[in-house]
Amino acid sequence: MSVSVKDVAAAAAVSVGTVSNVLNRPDKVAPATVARVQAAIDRLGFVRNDAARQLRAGRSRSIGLVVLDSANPFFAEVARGAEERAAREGMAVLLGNSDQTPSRERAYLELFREQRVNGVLLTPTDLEASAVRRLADSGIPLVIVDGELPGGGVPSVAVDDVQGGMLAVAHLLEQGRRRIAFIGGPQSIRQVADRLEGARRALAGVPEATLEVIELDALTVLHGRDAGEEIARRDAADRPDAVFCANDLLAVGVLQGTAILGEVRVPEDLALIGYDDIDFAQSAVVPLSSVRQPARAIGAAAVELLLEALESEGAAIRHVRFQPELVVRASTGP
Amino acid sequence: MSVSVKDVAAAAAVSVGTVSNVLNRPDKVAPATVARVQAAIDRLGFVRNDAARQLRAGRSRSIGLVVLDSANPFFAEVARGAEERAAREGMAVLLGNSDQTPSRERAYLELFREQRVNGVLLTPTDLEASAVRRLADSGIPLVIVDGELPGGGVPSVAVDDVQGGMLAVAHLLEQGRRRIAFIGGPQSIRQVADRLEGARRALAGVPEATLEVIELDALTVLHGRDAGEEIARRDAADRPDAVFCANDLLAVGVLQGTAILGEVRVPEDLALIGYDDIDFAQSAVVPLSSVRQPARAIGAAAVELLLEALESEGAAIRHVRFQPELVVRASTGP
DNA sequence: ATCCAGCCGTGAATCGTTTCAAACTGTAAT
DNA sequence: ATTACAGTTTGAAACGATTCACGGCTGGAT
Repeated sequence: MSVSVKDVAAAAAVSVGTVSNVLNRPDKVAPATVARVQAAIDRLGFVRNDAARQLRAGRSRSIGLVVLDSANPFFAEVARGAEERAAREGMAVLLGNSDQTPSRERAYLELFREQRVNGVLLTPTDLEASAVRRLADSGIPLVIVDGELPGGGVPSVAVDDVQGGMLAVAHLLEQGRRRIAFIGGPQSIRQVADRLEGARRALAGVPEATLEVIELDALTVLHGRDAGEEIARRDAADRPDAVFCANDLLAVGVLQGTAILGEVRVPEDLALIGYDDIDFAQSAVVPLSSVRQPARAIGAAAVELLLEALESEGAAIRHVRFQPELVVRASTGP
Repeated sequence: MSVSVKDVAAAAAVSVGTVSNVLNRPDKVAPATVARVQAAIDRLGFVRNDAARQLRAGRSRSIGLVVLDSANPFFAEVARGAEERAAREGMAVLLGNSDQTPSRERAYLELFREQRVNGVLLTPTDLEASAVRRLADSGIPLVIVDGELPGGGVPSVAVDDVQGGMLAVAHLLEQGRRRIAFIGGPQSIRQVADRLEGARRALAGVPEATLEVIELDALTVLHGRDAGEEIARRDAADRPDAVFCANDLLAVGVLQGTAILGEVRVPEDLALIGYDDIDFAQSAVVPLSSVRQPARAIGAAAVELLLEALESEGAAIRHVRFQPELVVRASTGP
């Protein structure tokens, strides 16, 4: 059916061993022979069978990536960063979505193990789960993405969400705001909990400031819009003068929710800041202040850590921690 | 190192052939034996080596997907749809981004061939390229995504962009608009060209209506914003009364560009319609009318066609063509 | 009793590559 | 002439699963 090394060997009048050497260690083969074999390869259209290579050599050329939802702009960028970095090593990325469901996560991890991926990048659905730890111990290199396994032992790349929350609220306080509201999704999501914790810490130094926590079920534009409308309907006296949203989608929603009633102006009556700095933030009607996370760099770094782990078996476990960055735009402007 | 069928066979006191049968045709094995082997598998933590399976059996369990840019919301959704459908078959998706660069496209296709993927889903950078045709002839099943290879012969899933363009402009005309502008990226992108063609056709029946074409270099929010500002700066007499954008990102940009000067109101002075109906469209400040493309369904259908092609070698080549759907919101509202 | 038909299970051959010890070649040193 | 040696090339073993022709066994029909 398809052309194999054997065919190439015959065509070039050498042994299969030599063809393999041309493929993998051309410097060990006489230049004239390399040329002859190369010519045969081109002529026959030979394509190396990675399955056989993998079987014999042990190594594979793909890595698995499991995220919560690749359609979310943040994770889409993370995936993009991972893909780019992997491509530079000639590796491919297998993409899986867990949708926050442990069973789907498990299914993907199993599939990836069968495929003998070089390693797995995982945004775990549940960091406490011993399943993750077991996976890490099972021999397949693992890197935690956008999180950190309590107790260490597994390389990870994360952004300091507590710090990010502090940045956001400190900025609001600096603008003279004192009645702060935090709008966020289920607190079971670590990212949300950490950002709230950061907000609390920023407030610690300003006794006269207050924090209202508005908890939602999900981090979507529509949820944000509802929250925004609710705020806009309040008496001016009950209204916060600043809102920190757990992500940009929520913030965009709040922007719309308040705009609908038309009474609350951003930023005059209500300062608004989001999180992630997704592409759209800078292009919102009122350009949105936000806390930037280097999504692409996160993906690239995760691959980097994986490569390190592969390179030097049993070396020191590294944790990459990015610092979030405050991006000030009109929505909190003076 | 790792547990193989041989180990399982020994542990369960059967032959390797039987273990393989348990794995692949459990109905051909006595129930008691199945149970015994299954127990051994669980106890030893055996994970099937897909490379070996693939080598011997020929089939693989992954499919390749090459899109222009997976960070673009439309393609992110397409990828998501493909991933979901593939997962149901126990297959994994290898994700590649060509960034509209033929050389990157080629590199991925080569990598995927080496990996012996089951097939490739491709959004080609250049539909004319004979490279695509050669690929299709090279034995590896191919499905064109969001496009159609002129001359047929390759299964494809597409959306009728001409029809979509017609829908959009017909709607604008129906609203009484007569001075239409089309804003779009490089015409070399087939999707853009087709949508413009659709606009032209819709106008054919209304002699007194005019069409202005504003060509941009890319389909981004920022490009759209520039175009919007330019329009807003014009004298009212030179201004179009409706704009059809080649995608939603552009439309969002136009919305902002016109808002900045504050003189042109949407939809009163300017009706605005986009394309793709990305998630954000319904949540824009002025909710955006758009032409919906079923992105997820497109991805799923592509996998479907690939499965068909694998199933019935040499059967009829199918083309799935989705109909675009007009979504009317406030930006073109009465 | 004998035969036959189903079931089950066996084990060697096979897929296409990599790897490695051994063979070969030609040149330099003794 | 012999030995040493480095540079090349060879060929067979190995990786771990699937496949398939074949043999053993069981139980019912003749």
